[in-house]
Amino acid sequence: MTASINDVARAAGVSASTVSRALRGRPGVSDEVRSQIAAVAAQLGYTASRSASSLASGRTYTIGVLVPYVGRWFFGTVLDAAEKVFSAAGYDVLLYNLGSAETRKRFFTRLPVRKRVDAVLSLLIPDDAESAALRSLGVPLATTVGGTRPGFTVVGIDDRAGTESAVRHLVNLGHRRIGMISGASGPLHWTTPIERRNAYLDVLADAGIEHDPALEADGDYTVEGGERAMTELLAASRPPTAVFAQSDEMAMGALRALRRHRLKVPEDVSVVGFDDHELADVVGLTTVAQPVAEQGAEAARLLLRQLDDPDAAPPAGQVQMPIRLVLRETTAPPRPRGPQ
Amino acid sequence: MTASINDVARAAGVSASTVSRALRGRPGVSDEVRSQIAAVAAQLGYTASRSASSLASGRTYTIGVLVPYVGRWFFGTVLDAAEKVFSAAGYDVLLYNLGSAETRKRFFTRLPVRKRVDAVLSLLIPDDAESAALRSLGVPLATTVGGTRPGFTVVGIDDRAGTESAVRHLVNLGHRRIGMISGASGPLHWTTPIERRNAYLDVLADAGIEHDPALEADGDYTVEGGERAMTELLAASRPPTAVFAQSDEMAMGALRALRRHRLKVPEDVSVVGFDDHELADVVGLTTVAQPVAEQGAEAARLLLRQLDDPDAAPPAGQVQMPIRLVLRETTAPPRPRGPQ
DNA sequence: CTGTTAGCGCCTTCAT
DNA sequence: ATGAAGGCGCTAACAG
Repeated sequence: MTASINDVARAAGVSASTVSRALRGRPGVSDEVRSQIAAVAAQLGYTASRSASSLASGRTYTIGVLVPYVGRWFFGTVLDAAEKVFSAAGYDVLLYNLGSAETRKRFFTRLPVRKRVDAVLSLLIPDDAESAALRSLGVPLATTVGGTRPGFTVVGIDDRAGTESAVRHLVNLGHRRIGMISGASGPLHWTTPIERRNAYLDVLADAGIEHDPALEADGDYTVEGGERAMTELLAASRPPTAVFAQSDEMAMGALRALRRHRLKVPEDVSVVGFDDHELADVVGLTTVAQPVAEQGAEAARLLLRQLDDPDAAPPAGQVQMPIRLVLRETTAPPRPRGPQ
Repeated sequence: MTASINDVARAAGVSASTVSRALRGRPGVSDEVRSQIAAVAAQLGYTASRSASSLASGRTYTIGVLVPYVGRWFFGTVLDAAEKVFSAAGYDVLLYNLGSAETRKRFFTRLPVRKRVDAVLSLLIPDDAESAALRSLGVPLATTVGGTRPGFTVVGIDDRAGTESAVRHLVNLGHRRIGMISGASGPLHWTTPIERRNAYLDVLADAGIEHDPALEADGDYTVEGGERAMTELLAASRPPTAVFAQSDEMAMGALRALRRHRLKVPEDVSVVGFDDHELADVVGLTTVAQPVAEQGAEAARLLLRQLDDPDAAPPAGQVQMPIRLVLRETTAPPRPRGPQ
């Protein structure tokens, strides 16, 4: 079997407490003894059992991360960045993939992270009951999605401003029939689609453009959904000359639909996305860039800070990250139209 | 504080042992008492402490998953699928993002998973010393990348066959100057690029095409690398009329480079990728499809099987998953050439 | 600076 | 079918 703390203590001729103190860099051990213990431990290949030390100390040195879809670029990127920050600080990451309603429900009723994590980073937006469940864990909480909520440190972007810059860009190019592909079919507590929609409506109103409900379609935040949504929009009696997609993945789906319909981008239809997906540049997509990895890293850092100093108040409101419109090749003025 | 097993025992008027047995579905508890205990536990919001039960039983119900880059589509997708299988079986996933040499080294020297996991799924290829370190954990091991290695259950694809189908496709279209973008710059124990290269060379030889070293470039498995590599190939005295990229991400980089050089795909240059990335279809990329999520799920299942029945021998050799060439729009016969 | 004494919360014999 | 005792490996007071 693997060596225990007592094996090390015996081999080093000291007590287990001293080994514990020495190995964790706590004061109260002479340098000589400390280095001696370190040598013995290394030689025996000793690593403290996390279970045992968690049980005794109450600290787990692990962070629970809740994700809706690990395979999706946005979440994978946030997770990647957050994990790096956590592991650099000596914390392990327990991953929970809660994409399906069933998995999600089981997670929140059984709450397997109870007594298992020192903090939770949620990349999904908990509803009120779920938030309460998380708060009942009594550990620091953070999220990189959705709006402010009690008990959570939230890192995010200004969805309104991002959307406005995208839609304004289309308006400025001269478009009047501007469609939107949203991702509204998810759970209601997911406010991002709503904020983006409101911003879209506001810009249209501002520009004196009447809103046409036939120019909105749901793309479910997936490539396939985006393709379906674009196909729907094209079937309208007066199809849009430009489309704002609430995510790059949906925008790419839209591009595919347009190509299948033999429509040219941007000559026939302009497309703007949201996120600046790693492949947006490959397809030349104009989009609203947000610092995805940075949001994960920042949320992780804020959580660690609260762990280091439990008295420090978590940042109030939302920590806002910068966004910017990246102009590429999928947007242009509308085709000149005949007399109307 | 949260309820402990003794709180439940007291509230139910039984002993802690009985609560333990009842909640874990072990025999020796009358149905009546069992359901009574379940009710009390639910009412108290009791969940057993994982640390305590691991310590007492030696089982952790946790799987360690090692990943080089969570944000990369391939790994994110494998991880996503594996996590679903594990969590459905009641296991938690501890994620280790070992992209940098430094992180990786620290992981294998400190081995933080020791005494913390019941099994390990590695999505990176451990070298001999690293494999030995993992074996020393004394738990089942599996991987979805690289070749067969002692002590590991390996799920993968036939890289040779996949590459052959891609390169043969180009040969059959009439191409003679076929370039390759590889991902060879990684660590040496990463055999995939080598296998694919050998298969590429074999197909050329078979077709009586002389190999031109100027037609090979390293794309580092990234979009940017693929773009650089393609740019390099185009600078050759006699550039290729077709290119096989060892991954879709590099192929997409190549497409971007070609677009920047105002070359038409497939008219001027044909491109084939490898993976069938979720966005390959969006850009119309011809590619070798492999069941990525399925590989993660299958590896997870095989691990669980070994956990259920420790006596069962792990599958010998490699569990091979099917591949197939997906024809899309980036490949065509070469332009007819003048007399030569 | 170092050792001793108690648990942390649960599971596992062994009794009954 | 149930309860009592012991211990998993470590950390946290408390003594010296």
